Amino acid sequence: MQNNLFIYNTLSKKKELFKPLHAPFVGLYVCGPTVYSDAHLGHARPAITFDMLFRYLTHLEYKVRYVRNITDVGHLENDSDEGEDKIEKKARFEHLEPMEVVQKYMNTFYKNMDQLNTLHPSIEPRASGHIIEQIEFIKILIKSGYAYESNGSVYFDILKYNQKYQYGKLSGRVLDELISNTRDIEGQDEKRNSFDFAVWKKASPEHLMRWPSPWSEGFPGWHLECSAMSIKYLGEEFDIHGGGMDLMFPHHECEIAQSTAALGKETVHYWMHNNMITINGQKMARSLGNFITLDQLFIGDHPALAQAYSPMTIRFFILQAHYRSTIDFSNEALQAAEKGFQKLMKAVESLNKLQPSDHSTFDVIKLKEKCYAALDDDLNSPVLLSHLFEGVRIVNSVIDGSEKIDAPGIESLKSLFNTFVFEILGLKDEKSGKNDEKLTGELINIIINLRQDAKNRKEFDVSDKIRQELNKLGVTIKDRKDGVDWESNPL
RNA sequence: GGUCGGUUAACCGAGUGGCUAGGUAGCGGUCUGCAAAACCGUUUACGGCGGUUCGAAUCCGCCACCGACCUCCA
Repeated sequence: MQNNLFIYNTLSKKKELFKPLHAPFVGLYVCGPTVYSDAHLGHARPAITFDMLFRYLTHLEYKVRYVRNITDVGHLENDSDEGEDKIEKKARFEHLEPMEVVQKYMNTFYKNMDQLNTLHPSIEPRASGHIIEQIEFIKILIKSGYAYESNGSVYFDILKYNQKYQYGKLSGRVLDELISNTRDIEGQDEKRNSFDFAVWKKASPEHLMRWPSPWSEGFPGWHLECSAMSIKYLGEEFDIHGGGMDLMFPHHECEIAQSTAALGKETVHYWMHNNMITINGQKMARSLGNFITLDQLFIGDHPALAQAYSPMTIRFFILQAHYRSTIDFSNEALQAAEKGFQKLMKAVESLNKLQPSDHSTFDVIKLKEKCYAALDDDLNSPVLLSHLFEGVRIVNSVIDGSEKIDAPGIESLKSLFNTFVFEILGLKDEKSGKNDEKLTGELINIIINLRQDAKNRKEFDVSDKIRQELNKLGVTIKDRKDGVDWESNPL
């Protein structure tokens, strides 16, 4: 089991060679969504980024356990630790049980993720299903002196932690600066310090989601679930933890603090963070109200959308930028992605039409090596795509006659596209109705032959009309030097 | 205010101290009865000012602008 994969580790701020702890096994944990509303474009980014990582590691023959949580409790409106639970708030608004809210938006999240062709993680644990694990975790924290009870709630003692460890090392924060910058928020008398965070909250009388614990009827703090669940399923030390950059502070910082305090050692070896999707240069987020949901994108139902964009267009769009860069949403950019994606798919289709020569005028192996090199360089999908478009050019040039390829070359080119386009980048052809394809093809061939007869008789008005009518059905005629070709486009 | 990151041609978006990424759009050409597709070529790239260097868009400094985080957020 060898690899040459370099991953940018947020902790060291460097690209590091990926060395799994227990090859061939790899543990991957990614922060999933808080399910209180429809998934939006921003949610697609980590899903696709880490799906690509999951797929690539699997391709490298690692046995990957990919864990992605669903946050369905404990995520408060703000960090004063007095805010309302996001899910409860939605439940009141929609007159639903909190768990109905969770189920509803979890369902659409999964549906959208399927549409985007992301593979299901190996385990998708929910915070509400791991209350016992979280309570046990808190007990350890209290016992070791890193957490304290106050009026039925339990808080993590950051000053204590910072005496032995370094709080803020992931996000580059220094505790002294945090102290001076943290504003005072009302109702924090329970805490020793304003930046201490809750690991258990006593439920107020009107709070719906509550569980018994040694300290009070209440619920776990948001940051705790990821520590508890990642350790439960991946062990005290595991390879990769991923998530959005916006989670770096305080969420992942608190996670590190909890896990380190409880175990006395570093849990995560590689921290990976995807960047944000922006709209008009600003981060797309539910709290900013500038988001476009995935459902809206897929059907084109939003004032900012000039048209609908298919799931694979969205996937291609996201893969066209490196995961650590921001991508700005615009109709122009998405339309460009749509065209580019279709060009790629057409070339893949054309692979089956290639005629072998007795020699090749280019080196498929070299292209393949470049593709691997791109992925190995911190999952550089845009560079990988640029190499794949080199392959597209070759395919089209062979059809055009300006390049030659031999039979083994055709096979390795097919395998190359299959590996990188479908297996690793997780793209797929969106054309539907494969069943009727054969009949349709034969019918179209008959029509094309009739058109050819008309052309031979120079009855161009007839041949143009046939082409025009076929065009209306989405069938495009292409008169080539040596015969007629056609293709049908979706929609 | 603090910390961090960005500023690349019409748009999106990679990238390296010297060797035009790629996609989309536009323009010209090949092919074609015409068209489409494809192929070939092409268009004021590297925020500003200094510095290091034989050479910098790539390294350093200053400035400008934008953004992220410092509240919840993928």
